[in-house]
Amino acid sequence: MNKTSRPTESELDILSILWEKENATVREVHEVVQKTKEVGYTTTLKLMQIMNEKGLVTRNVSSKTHIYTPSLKREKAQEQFVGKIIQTLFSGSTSQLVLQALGRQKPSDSDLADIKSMIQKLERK
Amino acid sequence: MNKTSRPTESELDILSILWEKENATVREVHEVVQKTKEVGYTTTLKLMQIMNEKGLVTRNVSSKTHIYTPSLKREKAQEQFVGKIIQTLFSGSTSQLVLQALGRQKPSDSDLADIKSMIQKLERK
DNA sequence: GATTGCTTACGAATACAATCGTATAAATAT
DNA sequence: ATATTTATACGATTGTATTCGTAAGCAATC
Repeated sequence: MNKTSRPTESELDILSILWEKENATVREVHEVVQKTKEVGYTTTLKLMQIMNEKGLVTRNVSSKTHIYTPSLKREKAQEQFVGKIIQTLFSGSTSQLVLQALGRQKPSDSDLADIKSMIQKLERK
Repeated sequence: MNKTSRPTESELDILSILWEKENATVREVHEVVQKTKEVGYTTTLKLMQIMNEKGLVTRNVSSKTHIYTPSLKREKAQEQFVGKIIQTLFSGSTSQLVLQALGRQKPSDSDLADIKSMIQKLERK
C-alpha cells in the first residue's frame, strides 16, 4: 500500500478522461489524449500502468483488454489542487480565486443562480 | 530570449514569496522556504538562478548580494493555472470551480460583498 | 496454420526537476 | 592582517516523469 501522492500533470490528464467516462480502456483514453498531444500508444499504456501501481486507478483484468477505473476521487483532487493554488497564487485568499474565476468568463444564467444561492447560504451562517 | 514556460512547483513556491515581498534576496526567500521545507541554502540559490535564466525573475547585481524581482506577473500565472485546473479538474466549468472554492470556507463579509458586486456586474451584461 | 493486428509487460533511454558539495570572492569581525 | 562569515557560481548527483522500442500472447482473418 502506498502513501497518496499527488498525480503528475500527465496523470491528471488521464484521470480527467477517466472521470468523464467513468472507466475506459487504454485505447479509449489514448484516443482522447492524442487529440491534444503527440504521443505513442505505449506511453499512455505505461502511464496507466504506473497509475495503477500508485493506486490512482484500479483495473479489471478479467478480459484481455483491461478496463481502468479512477480510484482517486475527483473531489479529492479538486481539494488538493485548489488548496495549493490558493496558497501559492492567491496568497491564501479564497475569494480572490473566486473573483479571478468569475472574471475570466460570464457564467451561464443557471450557473449564476447556483452561485447566488451558495452565497445566500453562506450569508445565513 | 526564451519561450515562456510554466513555472515548476518549487519555482512557484519561490515566486509566491517574491510576489508578496515585491523583491528579495536569496537569503530572504530561503528563510521563508525553510519554514515549510527542509532544504539547503544553495538549493534555493540554484533554483533562483535557473529562474533567472528562464526569465521568470530578473535580478539586480549591482551589489554583492543580488536582489531578485519576479518578472512573471502573478495575474499571468493565475490565468495559466486556473485555466488548466478548470479544464482537468472541473471539466471546463468555471462555476464548478467557484462553487468548490466557496464551499471550502466562509469568506469574510467584505469578501462576500466583493463577490456579490462582481456577480451583479456580470448580471448586467 | 500462417499472417496480421491488437493487447499487455517491461526494460531502457531521455528529459527535466531538485538537491547538494565545493570553489571562490567579498565583507566583516577578531 | 588573518580568520570567519556570507555571498555567488557551477558542476555533479540524485530523483522523478515521460517516452518509446521490443517481446510475447491472444484473437481474428486469410
